[in-house]
Amino acid sequence: MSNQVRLVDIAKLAGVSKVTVAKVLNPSPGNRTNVSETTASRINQIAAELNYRPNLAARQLAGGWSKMLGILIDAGSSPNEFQRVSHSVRAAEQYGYRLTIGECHNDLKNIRAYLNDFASRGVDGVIIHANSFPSLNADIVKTAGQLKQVMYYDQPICDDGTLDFVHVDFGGGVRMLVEHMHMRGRRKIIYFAPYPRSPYGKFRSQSERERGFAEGMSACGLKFAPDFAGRFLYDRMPVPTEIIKLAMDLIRQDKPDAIIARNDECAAIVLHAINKLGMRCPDDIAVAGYDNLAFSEYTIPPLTTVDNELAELSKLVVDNLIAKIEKKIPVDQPVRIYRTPKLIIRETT
Amino acid sequence: MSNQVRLVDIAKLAGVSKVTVAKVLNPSPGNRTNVSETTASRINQIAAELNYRPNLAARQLAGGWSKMLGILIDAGSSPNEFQRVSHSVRAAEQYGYRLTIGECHNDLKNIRAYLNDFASRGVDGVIIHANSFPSLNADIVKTAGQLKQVMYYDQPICDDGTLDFVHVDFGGGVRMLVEHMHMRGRRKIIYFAPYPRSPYGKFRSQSERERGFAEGMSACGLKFAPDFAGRFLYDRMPVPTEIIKLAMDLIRQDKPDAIIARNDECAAIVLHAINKLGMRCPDDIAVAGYDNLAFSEYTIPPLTTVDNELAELSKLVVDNLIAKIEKKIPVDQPVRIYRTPKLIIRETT
DNA sequence: TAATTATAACTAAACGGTTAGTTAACACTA
DNA sequence: TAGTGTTAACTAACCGTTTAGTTATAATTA
Repeated sequence: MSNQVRLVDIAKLAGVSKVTVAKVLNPSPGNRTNVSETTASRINQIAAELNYRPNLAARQLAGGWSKMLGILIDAGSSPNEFQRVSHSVRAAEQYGYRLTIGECHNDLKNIRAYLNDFASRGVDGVIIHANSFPSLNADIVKTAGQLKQVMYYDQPICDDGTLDFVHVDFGGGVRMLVEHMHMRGRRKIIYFAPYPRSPYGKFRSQSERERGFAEGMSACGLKFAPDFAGRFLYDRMPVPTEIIKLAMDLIRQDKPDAIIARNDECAAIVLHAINKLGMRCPDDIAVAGYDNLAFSEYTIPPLTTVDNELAELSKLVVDNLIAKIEKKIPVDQPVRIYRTPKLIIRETT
Repeated sequence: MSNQVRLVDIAKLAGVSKVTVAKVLNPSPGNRTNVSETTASRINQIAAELNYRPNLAARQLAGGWSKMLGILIDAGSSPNEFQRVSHSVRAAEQYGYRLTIGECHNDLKNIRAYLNDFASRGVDGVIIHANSFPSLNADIVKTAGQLKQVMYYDQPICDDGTLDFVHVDFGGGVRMLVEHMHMRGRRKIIYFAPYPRSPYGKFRSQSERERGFAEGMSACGLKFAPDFAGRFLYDRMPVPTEIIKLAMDLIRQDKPDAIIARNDECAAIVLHAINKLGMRCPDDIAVAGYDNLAFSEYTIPPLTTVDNELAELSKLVVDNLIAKIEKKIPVDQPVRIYRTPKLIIRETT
């Protein structure tokens, strides 16, 4: 409602000045000093009776903090982008912070617009899903730098050593899959990743996964097609029917005994292709995905995959961001966290 | 940064008062009157040079509006809860509004806390995912009513005719599935919905789907087990392995030629069960889901389902909410929109 | 030419908090 | 008893906008 209860209203009823009321009702630490117990409880009671709600705009204007974080994402970049948001919301909630979403379709103009909006709104900090933006360049990072505090969710490609981030080791995840396949006796392992070619270059997670595959293969003493990295690059995101065909061709030509797909969706399509060719998984070909999406448990057969453990990851992001905002950790010292994902073994391998 | 450019800074450089600057830079309609073209362009130029960003907290405090919407959800209630959020964010963006998320795990205390927080933050309006909250009662709705403008995403159970909502016809969706099965020659159709029993009663979508099934069956002149509605109620959300077993038992006992599952996840599990029993879909049993989740295209075989068309639905929600906020439609006249979902026919039927 | 209207600016007062600096009363110490 | 410290309050100024009301000048009308 418009006729809100204000500090002065309570002050009048309690017979004190509004500053005294503010001291009691303001949660900021160490501010409750110098108010007598009796006055404080009287004020608290009146505030509860009137259902007082602080006007956060006023508080922000005077105090300079908003208890609000901005989060910059690209929903189209990954099916679990919102998992990250959801977990971040919950983590922030613990500290009394809220999140506002910027959804920017990987468009530079939108990214800038949202960063400006975040600044206008006076958010205390910003989370940027770095991996969603191959277009993220030094220029954007500088714009972002004008904000009070920025935390990158995954290490940005243009990191110069000064940025704060929490990164999940995509490469290590794929490497674990390769080693797992090797232990299961597979030798002709193929990495299947029909990516769109971005005008801005590869996604970081993309090149890291390829590197992880290469490392895993050579660690196991296996060979891999040297051109695998550029093999399936498309000018746009290929549609499922195209991917099915691609997968079928691949299986017929290369006759692999194991396929590691770029992600679970892709793996589901590979399962499809195997099925269509009258072959069986894992008997003829083992398959693995990446991401541990909700449906991966229900594929036929249930999919072996890698879980980034987004709940824990998001919590690290938010915890560290808020710690910096509230100066509980040194502000000038960059946060650089690498985290290992988890292998989920099911029935496709 | 803390040393922001302010209206007065621009005013000083332009040699005018800050009010004149505000008139030029404030986007509110009809406010640009009475400023000469030359002055306006000079101000605009200076503002651009200094990279002026309005302080929205100050604007909100003085102006009474925030260009911010709150959205109250329960991420656990549905795998596509965040689809709704994502589409709402995009729709709101068109009008220059932002969203802040309240994720409240269907807990009354959290719901109240978030509604209070929204009020404190002075959001211009609130979207409540009514279907996520079977616990949504008149009391909560009243609390919500203290907010400026509230739009329910799906009709709340406790609607008394005065609430604003945009509702998708779940019942009609299931009915379409029944009729589709009937046209395909199926006669022993079963509705498979292992729901958790909520202490607050059924989800609205749940009872509506059951009603839709019943209507569809009788419209086709088919019989259905009269106890179907209460047949699979659990004390908690059953885990996938339990559902597989349940589905296998069901198929063995009732020998249906078609199963309509409560949603796509459930349908994927039914496909699993059919597979395990050595039967084939759709040859032996046709299967359908509901929701058209991303993976439903990749199940084996691809799943027939119903699509709520969340993009369009979300747009209706946001469009109408903002129209009310900006008084472009009568404020005292409730918005009550029902929308029909879309049948997606694939290869399981 | 005097009166009226329109234009383009201005000043002052909110909006609801926070922060810094001040004061009165009282208790303790030297 | 004068000086010092502590407690619990207060007053004044400020945060960056918006809104309402006012004024000086120029253009139009009678």
